[in-house]
Amino acid sequence: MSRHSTEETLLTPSEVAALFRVDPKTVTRWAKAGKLSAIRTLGGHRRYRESEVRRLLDVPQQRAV
Amino acid sequence: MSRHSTEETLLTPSEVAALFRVDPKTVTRWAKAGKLSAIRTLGGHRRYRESEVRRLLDVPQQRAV
DNA sequence: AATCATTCGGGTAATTCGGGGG
DNA sequence: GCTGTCCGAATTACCCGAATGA
Repeated sequence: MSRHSTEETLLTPSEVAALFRVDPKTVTRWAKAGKLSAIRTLGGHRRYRESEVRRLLDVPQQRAV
Repeated sequence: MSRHSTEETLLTPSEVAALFRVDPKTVTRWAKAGKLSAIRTLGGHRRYRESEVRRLLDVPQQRAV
């Protein structure tokens, strides 16, 4: 359908943190480390793709070489 | 096509807000801050250019420098 | 004309950012 | 190496009543 990655449902840092049961700051570190892609608001806040988060949640132990 | 030189799809504040996963009020602040150009209805409501919004969304990682 | 959702405005909480240190 | 916490500053979210849009 859409080639745009922007047509994606986005999650806030706290929402992702709640799903993983970690601190929102930890999610930020994942984004900085490139383990999780982030879209920025015009104010610099991060938003995360729900599909990507769910995929990571579903895969028990995925190791990024 | 169109008889207009620049046929542009306009988005409402809530539509833009949904794409960025922010509050519509936040989009208004972006417009006030000049981060996003806005077209005004005759009643004063803002409309945003879809192409501009998509361009901003597709920016992978914008750094706050 | 009248309804209903949205978008004005402003003002005030809550969240997030970044860096740094445990 | 990874995570949780402290700090100040910036950004965003929710509150209201009134006006606009459809």
